[in-house]
Amino acid sequence: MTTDSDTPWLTDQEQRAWRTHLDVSRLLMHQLERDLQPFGLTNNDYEILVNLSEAEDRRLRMSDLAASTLQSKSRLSHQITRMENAGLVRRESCESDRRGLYAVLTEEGWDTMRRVAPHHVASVRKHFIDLFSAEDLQALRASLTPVAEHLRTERGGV
Amino acid sequence: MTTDSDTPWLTDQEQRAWRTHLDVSRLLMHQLERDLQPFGLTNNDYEILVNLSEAEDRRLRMSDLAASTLQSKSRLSHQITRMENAGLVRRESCESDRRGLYAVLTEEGWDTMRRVAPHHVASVRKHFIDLFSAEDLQALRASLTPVAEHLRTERGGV
DNA sequence: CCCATTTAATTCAGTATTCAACATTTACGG
DNA sequence: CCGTAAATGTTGAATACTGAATTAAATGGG
Repeated sequence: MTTDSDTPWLTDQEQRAWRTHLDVSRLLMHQLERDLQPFGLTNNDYEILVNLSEAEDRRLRMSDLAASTLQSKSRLSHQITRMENAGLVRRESCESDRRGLYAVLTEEGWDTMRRVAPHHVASVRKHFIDLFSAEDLQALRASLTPVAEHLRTERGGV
Repeated sequence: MTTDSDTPWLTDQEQRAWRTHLDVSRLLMHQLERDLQPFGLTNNDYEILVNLSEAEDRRLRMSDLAASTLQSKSRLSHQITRMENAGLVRRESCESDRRGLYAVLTEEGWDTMRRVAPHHVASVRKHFIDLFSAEDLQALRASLTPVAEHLRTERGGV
């Protein structure tokens, strides 16, 4: 891991930044979850719907879907099973690689997506986006991007 | 909820900022969790330890602990039960209000905290804090603070 | 004082997540 | 080619989370 002995403790500024980030993450997820509840969807459901509806033919390989939603394969498998039971997606086998499966958006899944998306966007605006100035949002993205990159390499590479 | 019909979709900039924030949140939590694993702690465990060790007499009422860690009472109750079994905390009844309970840090909990904290701080630095310039970190905190406040009122008030 | 409310915390049942074990198919080195 | 290794997904058991119902104690208006 890291050499601990000479790692300086967080300053007051750093402490505050860190805790604020933590709080925002958690509160935000909770709020979005609450706003999706009336539509019978969870954040996870919604994210799957987004990814599939943006994909070629509204379908993705399980692995790719797991990667792009940052979940384990196991978790995704359970998740897709639930959504399959709910009629939002279905599994389809893959010609070129007989180990593989596609998760495919059903008509119902697509309709659900189109119906819910505007509300979700409104929710994201209300609780996040619209609370920043354009400049702040730009700055936020700029400073967060290297962090995301760092974490992605940390994750795969090592 | 919100009037949906006239909510503009997210622009490209907004979209990117939003997704980057999401990715950072998730990847970061995963990474911190991984870094805590060798010590047999989860993020949730660690957060409880932090809160208790900073508190008067290293103890907090269940309600207060739930509030400051932003969890439901139910979840906290389970969490404390687990940590009690692990010997990190214990429950103590409250004199002034016989409905109430304190969660109290044990010696072992305190020792664990002192042992693990440096590593955790190193982890937070490595994967978050040290990836920003001082100015960016300050800007981050400044722009995130109103969001946290908004979400907190949204949560309790309504 | 008494009863209806509110507050503190837990419990229970249903659901979701994790982690390891497994089956199957593909890739590749010799 | 063969056989071992790697990749794709699923499953099952253990663990954790959620939301509603429950117990118990405090509060407060009439």
